Amino acid sequence: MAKTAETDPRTRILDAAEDAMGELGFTGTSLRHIAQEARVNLATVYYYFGSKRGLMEAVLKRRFGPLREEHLALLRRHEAAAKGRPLSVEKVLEAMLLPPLRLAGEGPAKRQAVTRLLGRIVTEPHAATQAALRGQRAEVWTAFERAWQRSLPKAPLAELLWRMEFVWGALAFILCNPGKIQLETHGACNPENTDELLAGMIEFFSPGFQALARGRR
Amino acid sequence: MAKTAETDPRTRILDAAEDAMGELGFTGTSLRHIAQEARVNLATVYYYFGSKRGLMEAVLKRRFGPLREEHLALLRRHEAAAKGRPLSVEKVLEAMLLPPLRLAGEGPAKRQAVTRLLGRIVTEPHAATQAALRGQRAEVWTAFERAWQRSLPKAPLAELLWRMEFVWGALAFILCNPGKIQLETHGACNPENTDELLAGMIEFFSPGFQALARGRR
DNA sequence: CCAATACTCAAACGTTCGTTTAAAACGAAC
DNA sequence: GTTCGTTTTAAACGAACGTTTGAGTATTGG
Repeated sequence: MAKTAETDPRTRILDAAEDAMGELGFTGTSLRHIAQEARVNLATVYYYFGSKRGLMEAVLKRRFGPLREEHLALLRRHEAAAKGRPLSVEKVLEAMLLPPLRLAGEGPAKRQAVTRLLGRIVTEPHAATQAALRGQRAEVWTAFERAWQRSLPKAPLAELLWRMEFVWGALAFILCNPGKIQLETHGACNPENTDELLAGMIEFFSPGFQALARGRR
Repeated sequence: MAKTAETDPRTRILDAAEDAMGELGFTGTSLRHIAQEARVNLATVYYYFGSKRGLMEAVLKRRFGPLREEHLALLRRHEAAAKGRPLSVEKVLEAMLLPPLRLAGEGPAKRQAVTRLLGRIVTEPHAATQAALRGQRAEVWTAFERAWQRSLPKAPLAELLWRMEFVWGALAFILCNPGKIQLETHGACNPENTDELLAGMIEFFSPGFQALARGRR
């Protein structure tokens, strides 16, 4: 921990909130804990963010805004490079997985907190968190839905959507508990190695999507 | 809701706790809410379970005990049927996925609560929940680790473990937010249809594992 | 220099939390 | 019918929660 004291209070609060909410979830995190971690008076949190929910939304906005941009940009870039031809399964997968995986924040120390928060958010029980997230995710979701349909035009839609959910789920799980995975695999798997993880996921999921290329059912 | 008033208080508390914790997570659920839902005095919860943590452990034990048995039994059954030959990828996948998917509880009304809890638990931030679960999961995990190694002896271990995590992750995600998935896919995907979901998952993940059969790297 | 604005602070508000207590109600046994 | 262990109850405990307040201290613009 021990953040550098140089950043402004607002950013310190966001950092601390991101950190705590990634570790303890939304309901499990208290504003007092955040304030203390950010070396800020409790009322300061309210001065800048109005309420706990306001803080949470600001935390989400700060991370998921750029993430959404990256998602859409990467997809566009791949589609531009394909010059009208449908994207390969691997490219669509990469566009889905790379931005979250390398959402490393401003430095290596921040990485864990950010990715953990990202994974946590997707499985957060708290209704307000879910609602705050749905809007952000909807646009990216439909973009990828279209990309998959163009890439595998003969695949049944429901089958495609299911597999998208599976990929999101696996990703969220990995991001959610990097420590647990390392522990569970006796250190054989290291979620910090982004490149290898991305390659491994693409390699694993590609065949499952390829099987839909010729159209089933 | 409106549980039948006939069951004993202990069971009513467990049911209510399972329900609430599946919906709101561990920290998000209060004992008062559970007590009210179970039509029981607050102190009764303490009489039977000692503490909130004790209640949570009882909830986990009641569901994950039988689940572990089913996991191991199904694996044994498949291995017995294989008569010494290595299991097919599909069989191992089925042994992993079927028990959680059909953990439907005692009736269709209970199903959602149970599966939701199951998915929630895996991604629960709360440290105590994680700790209480680790013991339960460890035995099943190593059993499947061995099964996969026998099924794909030439596969690199790390690669195998990664893909196990991916499958668990996808499963947990599906179980965690059935409602969200149905909403997100405009109703095209229905997590309640266990058989179809199981078949779809096996079909999707099998090729990814098969690719490891000849050994990579 | 002063007024106005931006920010910080300690203290408190009311609520809800997990937990405990001690007495009442109950059921079976003698 | 009284005794004794089991179960249920209402009431309260202190602590922590999200939130508000009002006075304080910087900082800025005219």
